[in-house]
Amino acid sequence: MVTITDVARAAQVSKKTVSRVINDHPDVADATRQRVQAVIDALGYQPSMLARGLVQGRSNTVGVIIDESAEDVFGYPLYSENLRGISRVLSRHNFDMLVHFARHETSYTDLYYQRRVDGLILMSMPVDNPFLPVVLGGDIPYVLTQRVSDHEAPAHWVDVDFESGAVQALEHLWALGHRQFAFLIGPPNKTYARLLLRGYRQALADRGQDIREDLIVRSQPYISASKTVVTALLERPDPPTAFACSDDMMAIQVIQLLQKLGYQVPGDLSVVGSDDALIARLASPLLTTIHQDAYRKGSLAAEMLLEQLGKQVNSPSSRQVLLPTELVVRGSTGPVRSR
Amino acid sequence: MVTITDVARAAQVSKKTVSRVINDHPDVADATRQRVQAVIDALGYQPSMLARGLVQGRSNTVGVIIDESAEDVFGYPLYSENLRGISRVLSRHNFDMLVHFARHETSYTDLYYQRRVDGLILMSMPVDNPFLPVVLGGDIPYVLTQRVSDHEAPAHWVDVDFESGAVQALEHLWALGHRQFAFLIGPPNKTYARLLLRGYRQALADRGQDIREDLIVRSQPYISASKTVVTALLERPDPPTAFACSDDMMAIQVIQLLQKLGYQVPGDLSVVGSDDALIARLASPLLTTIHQDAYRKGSLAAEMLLEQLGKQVNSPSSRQVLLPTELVVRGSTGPVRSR
DNA sequence: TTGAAAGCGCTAACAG
DNA sequence: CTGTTAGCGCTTTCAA
Repeated sequence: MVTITDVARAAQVSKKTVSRVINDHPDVADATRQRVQAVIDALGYQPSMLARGLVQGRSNTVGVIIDESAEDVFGYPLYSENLRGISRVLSRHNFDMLVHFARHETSYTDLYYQRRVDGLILMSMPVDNPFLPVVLGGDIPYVLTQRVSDHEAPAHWVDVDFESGAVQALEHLWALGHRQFAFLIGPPNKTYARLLLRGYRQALADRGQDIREDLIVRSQPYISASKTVVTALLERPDPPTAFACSDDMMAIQVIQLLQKLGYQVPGDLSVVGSDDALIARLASPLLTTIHQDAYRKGSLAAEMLLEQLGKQVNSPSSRQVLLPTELVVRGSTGPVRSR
Repeated sequence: MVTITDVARAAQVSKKTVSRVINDHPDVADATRQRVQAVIDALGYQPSMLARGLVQGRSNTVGVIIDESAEDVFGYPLYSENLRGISRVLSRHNFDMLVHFARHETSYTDLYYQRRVDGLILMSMPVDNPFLPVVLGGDIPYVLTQRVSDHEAPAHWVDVDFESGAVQALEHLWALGHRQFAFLIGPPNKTYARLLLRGYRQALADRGQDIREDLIVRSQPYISASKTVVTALLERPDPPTAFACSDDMMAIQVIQLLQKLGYQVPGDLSVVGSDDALIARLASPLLTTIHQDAYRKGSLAAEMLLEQLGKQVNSPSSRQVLLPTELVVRGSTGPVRSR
């Protein structure tokens, strides 16, 4: 492996001069620069980031931690989009990312202390992760891709405005004449599920209506309520005319269930999802859903982290960013059916 | 940041002795070891992999390259599973992974020369990637997660036996009485699509039947043929009674299309997918599909790479591994409908 | 069983 | 504009 010393010797200059050339330092005579560059090209020299990192005390590397307890979630396209967003921004700034799947019980600060990553992006970290306080209270640069409780010290995070998305979805359904709603919602310990439900609840309250607790059905992410449960919902007095689901997979399953039960979607019943995953644009009918920009969430997280590291980034600085959501109206919602 | 020097000073020993302790070197007196360890714990010392990597000439890091031209593919759950498999094995051996999204035109050998990763895992690298020969012909340890042409020098890869999966699927359909098959297949430049089709073609040939070229429909991954095309297929003389799709997303779209056209699946028509993604287990009807173990593919790739790096791994060594596929029979295939 | 010295490949500080 | 010296934090000789 060719080193800076090799280049210096071959170009008849000092190592420092070579260093200046590869770092685009201005104080180098053009002639020298060209000579050195020629040698660099000829020898195929590539500077070692390892050595550079050691002496500079930073590695130009960011650690991305994905909590393994989000394993059930990980098959989902949004994660990959987050990663792509992060990666794109980082590579623009000559950073690389060390991706780490963390078990709940292992400290992810090791990446910082051992690998000397310059900062951490914590993806989908559960709020009760035991090592979270260490990061939030320490001096490790970090960004969370999920908000943490408002009561804590102001943390760095990007998140998606699920509540607003839910409000938009309900407004849409309301305008279509729907008044009875069923909610198929992920488990309460998932923040997004809580927030969506809160949004729906608020939007209903604004219209003078209480959410009907008997029409809220909890299930695991991506797995909708069973046929039995859905049937039971529809047999209640004042049955729901619209189903709001906390992700697109659930929504699509519900649609299929309803179709199998002989209902038309959106003719008889309406369904909205959340996320706007690829599948929402492929299902039949096309899914009306709450769009979130997962790529942007990732790229923004990276930008926020780079800014903490003193880099100049495009977006204005802020400790906490709530990305907007937008209801995408497609084919799974329609006017309430007159009886 | 506390260094080995701090520990040495505090423990009244030389740096080398501390080094021996953290590397579990045998030649240390128990008393010394304990004293040093106590200091390490007290100070919270973590050795810098950067410094260690510099002196040892290896970084205990693996580069994982995901070709960006596979962008359309990346929303798909299998990728994430590959990554999880890689990560799990690596961390067991104290390796970390540097994940890099490579554009087609940028050389991914930079990771090796600049970041000094010890080896590369190339995910979904197109066979015509211009830098592939550099890796295959060079002395960089690597593993591909996709086979390359048999005519090349023997390369290191793990792949999935799509052909065998297709054969199994066709056998299953044949046994159910199906004789006319439509194939909704990804683009020809995708290896998996080629191999699936080859398997189907072979299985048909073994039964004395030629594949009907007019029943082969090409489309992009995850996007099935349109309603018009599917309708046209069904209006051909001797229409297909079964649809074989090259991924689960396509299969599910086709099922929905068929249902919308008034057909029962599997009552009137059968559909098989490929991959066994999460969605296959959630769709309605549950999808009969060709299962592949994406997690295993990742973990095996990591093991193969570590072995090249001289590590002791579980699996026996081999340059090329073809992981088995298995047809999972669920609800989307049934006996051909008697007319 | 332990330590001193040297050096991995690079850059920072300071001269010249 | 260029070079010298020193040193980042660790491991590797080689001696003691």
